[in-house]
Amino acid sequence: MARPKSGDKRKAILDAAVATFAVRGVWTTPTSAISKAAGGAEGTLFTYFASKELLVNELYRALKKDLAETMLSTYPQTGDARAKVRHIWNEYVRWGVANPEKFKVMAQLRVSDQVTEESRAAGAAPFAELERLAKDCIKRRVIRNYPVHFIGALLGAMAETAMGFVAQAGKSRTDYCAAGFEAFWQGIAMPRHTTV
Amino acid sequence: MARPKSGDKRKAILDAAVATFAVRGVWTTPTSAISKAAGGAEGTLFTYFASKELLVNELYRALKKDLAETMLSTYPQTGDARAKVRHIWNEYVRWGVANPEKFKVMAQLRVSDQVTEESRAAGAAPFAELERLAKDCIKRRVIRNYPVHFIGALLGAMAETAMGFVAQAGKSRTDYCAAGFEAFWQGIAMPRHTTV
Amino acid sequence: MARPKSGDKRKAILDAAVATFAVRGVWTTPTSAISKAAGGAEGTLFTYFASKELLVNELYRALKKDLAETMLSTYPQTGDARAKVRHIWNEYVRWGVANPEKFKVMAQLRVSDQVTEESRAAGAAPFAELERLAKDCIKRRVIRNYPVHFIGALLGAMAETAMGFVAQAGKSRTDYCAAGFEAFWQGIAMPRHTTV
Amino acid sequence: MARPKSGDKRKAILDAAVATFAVRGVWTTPTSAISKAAGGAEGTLFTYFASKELLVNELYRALKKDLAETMLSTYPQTGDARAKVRHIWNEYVRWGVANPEKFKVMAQLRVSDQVTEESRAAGAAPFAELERLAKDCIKRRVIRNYPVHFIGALLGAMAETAMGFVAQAGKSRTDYCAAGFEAFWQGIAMPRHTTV
DNA sequence: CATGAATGAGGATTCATTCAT
DNA sequence: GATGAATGAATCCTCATTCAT
Repeated sequence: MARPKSGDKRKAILDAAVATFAVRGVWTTPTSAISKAAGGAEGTLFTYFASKELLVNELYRALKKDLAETMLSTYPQTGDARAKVRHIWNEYVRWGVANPEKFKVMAQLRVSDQVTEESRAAGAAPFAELERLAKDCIKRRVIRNYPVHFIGALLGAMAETAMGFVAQAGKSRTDYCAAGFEAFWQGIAMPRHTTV
Repeated sequence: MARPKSGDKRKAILDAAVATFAVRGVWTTPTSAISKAAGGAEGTLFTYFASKELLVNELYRALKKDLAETMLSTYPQTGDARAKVRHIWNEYVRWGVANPEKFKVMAQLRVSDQVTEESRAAGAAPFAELERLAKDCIKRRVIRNYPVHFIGALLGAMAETAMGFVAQAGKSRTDYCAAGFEAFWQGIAMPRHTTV
Repeated sequence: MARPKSGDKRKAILDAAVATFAVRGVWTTPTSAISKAAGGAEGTLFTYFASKELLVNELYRALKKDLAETMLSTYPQTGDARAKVRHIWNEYVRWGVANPEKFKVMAQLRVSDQVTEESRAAGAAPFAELERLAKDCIKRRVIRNYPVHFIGALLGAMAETAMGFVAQAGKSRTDYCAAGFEAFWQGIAMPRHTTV
Repeated sequence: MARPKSGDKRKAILDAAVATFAVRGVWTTPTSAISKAAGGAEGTLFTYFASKELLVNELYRALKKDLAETMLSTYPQTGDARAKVRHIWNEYVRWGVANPEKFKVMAQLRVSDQVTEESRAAGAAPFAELERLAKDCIKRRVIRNYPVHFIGALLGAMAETAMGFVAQAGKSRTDYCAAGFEAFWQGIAMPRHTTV
């Protein structure tokens, strides 16, 4: 097989897409800009992604996978629920702060009509572990009995809010990561009858 | 007269923009589609908005203003803090559920690079009242001492999450509006030493 | 109605298409070449013809109509059958010789897959008169009892052959137009029992 | 060896070209489609034909040669002129009906600007025998004194017309092959002073 | 020599914007 | 001011051809 389709090139295009999308916006950057950023010819992009729309969908899945791997690779199988959730939260925020371009692009893709339902489903799959965690917490009456998807959505929305503040705050007095988590946890935690 | 151009036509274009943007995406609908939806000619759009980018920015401000008016027109000047916040929250969620197209378009504009900082500032202005409310709550130690913008952002993010669930849930068992508010309020409320 | 869609411009594009197609071939000339030849902008072509394929089909019909009008506008309603057929033949050949570009383009369109059945039917319609003529000749036993479409096709094929020779022969000894007609007429005429 | 490249592969490409050209049109099928149909790689085509244009020209010659061989391989060296011409005619029509794809492609190549004069001359060469036949007929006053090329062109045009009707007619009442020949022969035959 | 990824000029078409009516 | 045809730069994508493997 002559010059096999290279995973590196594919990755280069995906990376270039993130970089250019972050700067110029997903739907306002031409594929030629991506190709150029990837250091390849314009046509090459289309040997890896049949269309821009497909590239966008693949990118969505890749970003979700990337995030999931970050969040779950160091996931503590033991420990109390709050610590586990805190770990998730921390990794999420850390990922967003460490990868502002990816985060920005994800934010655009989340509200885009060209990301298909299939892609969204595929992107959500790696997070199944979190669902199990939430269900367990509910069963053990650690957190309130809300639908797990709602809880997940709240976590996402709040963590992303925190991310934004962490990113732009620099060395601020406020630890937005911790503050955000506190708000999240207090928000969903089962109210205790007594508090120390 | 200061504005010889018909305000009706201007509004028609803005409305048409919301409707078409919601269906086809802000950056993937041509101005011609907006004009057609507005029942006018292609060129007319440009006598009201010098460019598509300007139209988008104006739309952003208009949507923000619309939301603010909804939220604040019935704002209770008296009553306890929690009730005031609850009112804000309710109106926010109600607006989003009642205006899914506007909500969808706002979501896309929020993450768009084409919306300028000026527009964002202008859009935020009508919500100053909320800032005062938050500051007051903090001073009176009703809620935690977080930066008011952070609190506002959390409220926005969580209310929008709730909106989405309310919209798609139909007559579900879960009252996402109430649940979301509970999570938000518990999340930011000052922890009491004793709870009933 | 501001600047109405001009029949002139449409015709200019069609004419330019004939001229450029004749030189560069129907499927190897870009639409930009047509636009340039028509003296308009590239985009303008598409306000008159939604796609190149449509343009090609419209051109096919236009050429057929043009030919039919030439052939039939001076059609003698009286006179004997042979004279009528001769008139048709002459006008056909004359048209081809006088419009070598149109003829060349027609030849390419005839064998093209992108000319639809609808277009072919529409193109054939103006020639109905000829069919009547053929049927009459057959009924009156002037020509052989062949299916009229077959006779028409033979006439077309032979006249086009004659055309080509007339065009390239210049002032040759042979009158290909007359010779071709003789061959055609002898070929389909009912054989007589006696000949002068 | 003079031709290290496999003759089989070359033929496979030529055959694939006929098949794909017939379906998609000569100028609208990409070389990649030919390669795929030939069961080879895209690049391989170019080791056998330096360019698409060359391939097309080679194909033209090959088709002409194929036709000539069919028509002449069983050519009767003895017998009367009419029988000889009839044989030619029959084989021509038979070839066209038996090879609709080749016929269709030939029809497109005949009117193509990309087929060079050299190719046309080369394609015509194998038909020299026919020219001799025609000259002989003329000398012996069997047929009219028309230029032999004109007679050949008429035969071609008429036989191809017949082909088309035979092909699409199926088991029709009319024997288009015979009828066409009759028209051709009557058309060029020297008129007799008396007819039986 | 076969393979098929890489290349990049070129092509059909779109679309924001202009301007004649 | 309204209209919609005209404009042409810009876009996505194709495809003949090259070349690394």
